[in-house]
Amino acid sequence: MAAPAVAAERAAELRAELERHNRAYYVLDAPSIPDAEYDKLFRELQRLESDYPELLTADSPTQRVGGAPLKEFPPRRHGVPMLSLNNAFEAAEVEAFDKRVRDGLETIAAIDYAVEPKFDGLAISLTYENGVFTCGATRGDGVTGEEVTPNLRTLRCIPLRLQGEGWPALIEIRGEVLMFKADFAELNARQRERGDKEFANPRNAAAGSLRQLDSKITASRPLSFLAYGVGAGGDALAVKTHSELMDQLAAWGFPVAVERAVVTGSHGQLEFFAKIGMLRPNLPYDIDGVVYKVNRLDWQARLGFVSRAPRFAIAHKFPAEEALTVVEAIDIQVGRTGALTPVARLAPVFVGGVTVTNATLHNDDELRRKDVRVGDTVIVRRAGDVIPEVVAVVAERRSATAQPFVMPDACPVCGAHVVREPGEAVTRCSGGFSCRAQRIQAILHFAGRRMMDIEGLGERYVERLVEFDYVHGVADLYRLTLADLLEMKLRADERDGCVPETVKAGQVPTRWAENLLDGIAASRRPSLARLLFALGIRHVGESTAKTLADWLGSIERVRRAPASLLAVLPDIGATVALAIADFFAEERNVQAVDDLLSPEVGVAPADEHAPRAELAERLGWSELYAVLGVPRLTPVRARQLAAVIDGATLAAQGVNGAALSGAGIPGEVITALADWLQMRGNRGLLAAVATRRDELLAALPAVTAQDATVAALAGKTFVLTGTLPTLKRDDAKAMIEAAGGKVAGSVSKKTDFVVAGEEAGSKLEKALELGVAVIDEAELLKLLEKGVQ
DNA sequence: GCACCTCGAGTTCC
DNA sequence: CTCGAGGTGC
Repeated sequence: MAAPAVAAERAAELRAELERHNRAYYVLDAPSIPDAEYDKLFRELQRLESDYPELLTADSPTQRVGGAPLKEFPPRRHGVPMLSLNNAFEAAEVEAFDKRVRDGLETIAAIDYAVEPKFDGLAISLTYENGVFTCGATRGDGVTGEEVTPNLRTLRCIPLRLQGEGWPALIEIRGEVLMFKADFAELNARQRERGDKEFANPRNAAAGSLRQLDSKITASRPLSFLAYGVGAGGDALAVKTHSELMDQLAAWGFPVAVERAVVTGSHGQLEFFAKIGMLRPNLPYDIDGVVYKVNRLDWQARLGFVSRAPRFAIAHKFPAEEALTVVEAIDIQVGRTGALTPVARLAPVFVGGVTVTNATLHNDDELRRKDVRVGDTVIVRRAGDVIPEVVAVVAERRSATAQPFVMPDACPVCGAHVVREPGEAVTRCSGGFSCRAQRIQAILHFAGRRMMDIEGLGERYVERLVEFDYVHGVADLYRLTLADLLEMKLRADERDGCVPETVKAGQVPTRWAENLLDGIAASRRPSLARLLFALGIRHVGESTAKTLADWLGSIERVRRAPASLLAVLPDIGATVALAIADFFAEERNVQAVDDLLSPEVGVAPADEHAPRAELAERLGWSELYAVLGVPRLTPVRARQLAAVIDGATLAAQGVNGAALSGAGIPGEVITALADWLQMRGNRGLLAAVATRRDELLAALPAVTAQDATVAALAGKTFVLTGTLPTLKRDDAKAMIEAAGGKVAGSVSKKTDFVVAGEEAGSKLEKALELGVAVIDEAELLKLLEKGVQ
């Protein structure tokens, strides 16, 4: 049944009124009607929307209660990256900032700055399309965040529809989600009553509440939002200064900091800093400093950015809170690479919002520089407000008997001797794979989220699996059975002397073990890049693994590639190349990888395909152009290009537009090629490939037996006839053969394809007669790339 | 050869 | 987050 017009009208009215009261309550902090009255209107709207579902809109206040739980947060790429700010801690640094700004603007006049407190919360971006809130995301790494729209919808102080007018079709509002101190105290009291875990500080509470997959939970948490800027769509606004922009945001219905102001020069900045410092204990929310931004937006644009931070803004941070505590012990941790890291075990101390019990001392040099000894009283702070750091030792409190700490000369776990390479800061255990700690860490790395992503395989289980010898290498994970896991648990419980209630009662819980086995089984098909990263090759992290996967395409090629080949790939130099080649030269590693890939264990990359390497292996310049990944440079165009110019010349002389267009290469390809050469590193890459092409092609391993069976044209017979538009006959023959196909001289019923060009003669007739498929050059190239379906 | 940037590795707490 | 090391451009 369609909604009557009166219902639609009433719903719109209710939405507007409820949002108005919301705004009065949450943004202006001045309730406009009694709660009971609000509830009545709210329920009326809910009823209307459930009677006539078509009346339900995304911006309806009823949507603030949360919806169905999500499985995960989808990633969201920010239109304009969310940058971080540079930090200043001292007045001198603030003065230096002001000077840099004036130098940059070539003026000696005092600069006006928009200033405001720096909220201690989570940076968020809110997208409004035609004034309606459509998408909200966390900052993430600044480029890509997580979409948490349903959660943000539940925040009453985030307008679901912009008030007033003047907004562009698309605008992205930026600000901070945080929890007021009073709300935090109340929430914790509630958590305590219910026996739930309390949060350490408002920031953690806000982060934990926002990152709930179930938005109903977020809806029950007292989160607030404060806007401080705009992202995409900002340049469409009429405002000329940051302070005007903030006024505009307030007019649209966003809460903004009431403490914001405009000050002049570094003197004004420091005055504001001092004032906010005094107010800090009485502010309703936590702040960790103040932010100064050049007020004029055109000047902001002129100053621009240095790598990841704007040149027109800076965060002036309050000094990190410090506390005194006692070093109870200094332990040595052994990492995945065998690195020995001294860690100070501290008497628990509350600092910067959390209780700190450990602090890394990094390495031998650092330890000696600070001369931390067991029993010392030390000053601890949270560096960058996250990682605890021992700042200094309180010398006068040191006992006369305290001994300097010395790095052990044997690994505390396996007893192997330790080495410190000259010029390196870290001390390493030489035990390698025979060191239990390194094995445990290697397996933990393997199972990690960005590697094989084995759900449920945490530190506890890995430690036990290795300790009780159920798992020696990573491949053993895939051989575990339910019985193994239950037996292991039993042995672990016995050793720890704790027998769970359920076991005493005669039951054996198996759910966890089943889940773990599921998690392990589900990890058998990683992407090649993840698998390479998971292997834990030195110097091969996420990004290098991706480079290897992109360029070499199969694990076979990676493990057989000589260092000289690897070193030509982008961002891989001699050190990294050697580390990779060395890894695969080690018998133990080769066996471990073979084991992992064996049919019995069944791990295999899901995406082994090597468009670049396969082409490069069998072909010359034209494909090298194509494999380099220049936009718009299709294989056909690349072949045309190769006929005119080789890579060495291109790298040395750049793009000669006139010559190329004379050779029939389209303008868009020339532009794309020129752009590509302009980009960081591309010219160097081309030059490197150019000078060493023959060496590289010779070094690339031949197509393996396995590859041959999956080759694009395996077992197919081709006959060539006529003149092809861009390929020479011999080239085409070589390409087909390299892809596993055969080229015959005459057409028969065994022929699979006839490739016909200009002036094709009797062979074409014969093909038509026998009903053999006839294709042209373009279709052949497609087959070469995609294979015969 | 130096300056700059990116990536890898280690670490903490919730 | 921070440090150090490796890679690359100038």
